[in-house]
Amino acid sequence: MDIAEVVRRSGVPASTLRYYEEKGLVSSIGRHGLRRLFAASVLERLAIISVGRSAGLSLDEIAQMFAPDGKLQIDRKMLALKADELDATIRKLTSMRDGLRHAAACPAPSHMECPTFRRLLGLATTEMNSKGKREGRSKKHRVNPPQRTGRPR
Amino acid sequence: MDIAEVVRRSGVPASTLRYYEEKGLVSSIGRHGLRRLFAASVLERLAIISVGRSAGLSLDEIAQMFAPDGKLQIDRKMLALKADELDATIRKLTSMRDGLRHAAACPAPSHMECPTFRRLLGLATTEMNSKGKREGRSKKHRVNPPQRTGRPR
DNA sequence: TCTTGACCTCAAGTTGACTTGAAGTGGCAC
DNA sequence: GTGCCACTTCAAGTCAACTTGAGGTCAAGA
Repeated sequence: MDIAEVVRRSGVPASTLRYYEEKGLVSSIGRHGLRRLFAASVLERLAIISVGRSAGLSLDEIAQMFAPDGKLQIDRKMLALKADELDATIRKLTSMRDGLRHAAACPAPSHMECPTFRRLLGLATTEMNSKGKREGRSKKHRVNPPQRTGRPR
Repeated sequence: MDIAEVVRRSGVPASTLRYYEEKGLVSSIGRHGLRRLFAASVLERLAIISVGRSAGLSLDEIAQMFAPDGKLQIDRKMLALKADELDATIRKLTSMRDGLRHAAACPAPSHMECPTFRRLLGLATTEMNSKGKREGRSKKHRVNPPQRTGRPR
């Protein structure tokens, strides 16, 4: 497959494929002139990368899941750990969602007068303090990641 | 309160406070010499900012929640919308977590032979394709945000 | 043979939310 | 009065994961 076909079948942009190759996340099996040739298995690899990213792994972490021989070599402990992390995130987001939902429906004239909203603030403050003291920054979800990038025209 | 006290009581670093002031998210009520003086209400403000960040709002979005007079002016529709977004994220993370959890416990010798794991990959691929086609990049959670920053020593 | 245009490389740009360092100011304890 | 040190400003750095543009190569169709 040439790069255009991989793009077509995976939805991953060519620039990203080249970037992933440079990072060692995928590899081409040869060239046709200058042009990269990819094995069909690259699609599976891209799927794994996509899952990993969704689960919150960095590209470097994902790279570690591939044994030097190219085979998948995922530590089951690591998976369980990641699942636990996701669980914590889910719990947090859930209480956040419930708080927002309530605040949206709350009849209090101003949000500051709504006890549920104030409780939300309390939560944030608590977290702020326990976090700030000695643990340093903890892993956190980020919603709204940076969007379009690139050099200006 | 001087900046050190705000830091102590909120856990937010001084550099962040100055940055927030520059962005118009908080304001000092005056100076004592060069030094900023903050009203106690800045703590509440910081709590709101923290909640907003946790819910996935950008600093710019948070800034819009404050009316020009400094009062909180949150659109209830916006809150509901954000809650819905969180909901979608939660659903996705949940299926991700379940998949990881299964893969971690799965007795198949290699993950590629585990049907649940393969189903996970299928999900990712599907999403990849539907996303790539015409919608462009969609808002996505990001786990593992960039960590420590700053100029090197 | 010529043209086209898909592909290539490489350096540099982008995003958001901060942090860092250097260099300067000035309040206050002594 | 003087020294310390917390505070200030400002420009520039950091992070990850890409994207972009310029400038070049070359396979294949006309």
